[in-house]
Amino acid sequence: MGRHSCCYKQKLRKGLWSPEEDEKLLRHVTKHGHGCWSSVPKQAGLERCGKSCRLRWINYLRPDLKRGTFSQQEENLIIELHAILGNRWSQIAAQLPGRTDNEIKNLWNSSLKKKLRQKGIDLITHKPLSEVENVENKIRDQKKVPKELSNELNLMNSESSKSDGASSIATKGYATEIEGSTSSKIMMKNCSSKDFFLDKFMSSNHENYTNLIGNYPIHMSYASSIDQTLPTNSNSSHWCSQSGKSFDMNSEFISNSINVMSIIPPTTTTSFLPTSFCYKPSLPVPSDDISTPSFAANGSYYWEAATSNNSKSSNRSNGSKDLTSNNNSFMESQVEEAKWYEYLHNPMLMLSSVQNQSSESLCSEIKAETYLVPDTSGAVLPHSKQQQQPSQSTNIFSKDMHKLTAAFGHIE
DNA sequence: AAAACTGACAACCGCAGGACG
DNA sequence: ACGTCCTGCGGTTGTCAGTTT
Repeated sequence: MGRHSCCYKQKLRKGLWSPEEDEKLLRHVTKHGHGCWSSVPKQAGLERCGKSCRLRWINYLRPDLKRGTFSQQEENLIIELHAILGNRWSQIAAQLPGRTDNEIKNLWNSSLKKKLRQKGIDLITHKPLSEVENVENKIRDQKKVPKELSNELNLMNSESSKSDGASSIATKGYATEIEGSTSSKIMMKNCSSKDFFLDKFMSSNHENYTNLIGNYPIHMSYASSIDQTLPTNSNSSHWCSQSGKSFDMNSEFISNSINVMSIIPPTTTTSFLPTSFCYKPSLPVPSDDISTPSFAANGSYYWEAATSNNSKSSNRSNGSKDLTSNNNSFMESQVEEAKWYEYLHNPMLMLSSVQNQSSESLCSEIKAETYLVPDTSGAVLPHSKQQQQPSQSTNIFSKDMHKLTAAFGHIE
């Protein structure tokens, strides 16, 4: 591994962290907070660069981290989230309290990818590979698509075939230039359908979204047990079935005091142009859309907002507000929703909009961010590699605490 | 027993974007 | 508008322990 330029200049240490370094960093951050990371190493007496310290803290020393292997529920959730969010590891991690983006990324790359491949699931669309091919063929056959766009699609497809995983989805449409007839160039930033949808969803419904996540049950219908239920050559009806198992809310998630997160319904995971979704109050949207590929499931989805008044959720986002306390916001979001429904279900409209540059503002709307207030369990983690078994997180925490206490003594 | 392989994890790199002067 | 600093993110690679040959 190379060395940070800053590390090189200052001949700073790199590589694995020693327990002593961990102790220094832990003590410093616990006592003073990190403030400006670049100043942390000096203040903490470490020969590391601030970036390295930050990473170590975030990925290992942070007290709210949950250690141990991922439960089946967590894995399934990651798969579902990945289908929606792609390689947006930080956003996925935000839905899994106590897990870091690095952890999740590693899990995906080392384990989940293989599982999906073995099941014949496309890593980009999370649909059976056979269907992906069909859809791509359909897209190619779209004679109505303008020549310029057609070229772009071809380009995208070739790009897609090169890369592995959903990152290619995220890449599709990014910074794609369309040469208009007027020679003006329109930057389609973040305008792949998927990102288009995501950005819209995350931003226009941000307030509601942040309230929903973590507290409200959701109809999770697919891949609730991907290992057990999915045949290798599962067809679309199986994969996208609405009648799938519901998420087990009495799972280890709950017992571990983790906010079970809800997320976009499964059809959104299976289509570039997601079908409708709603949040409470229910906003059913017609499902007989004309553009959604045949594998898209019928029916609408409803975000069932619980009445739970969880302070964590209200703290999750700076701007989060109670669902019932902002009728204007809600009405606006409904209008927006209808508007987006049109967009999302009519690619040509979307294209037209892009060409009119009217969607540029939409595309460039705020990037989705969700904030999770860590579960302040107070657990702190030891340096040694973990060798924990599943469903032992409680023990893990107490063991870690013991180890830490033994290693570092009392931490203020 | 030792080399080769594998999986999981940790850490680094480079880039993007925001804040600030 | 520009440059600098800082932070965050995703991709990539190094390390290590366990397993297989």
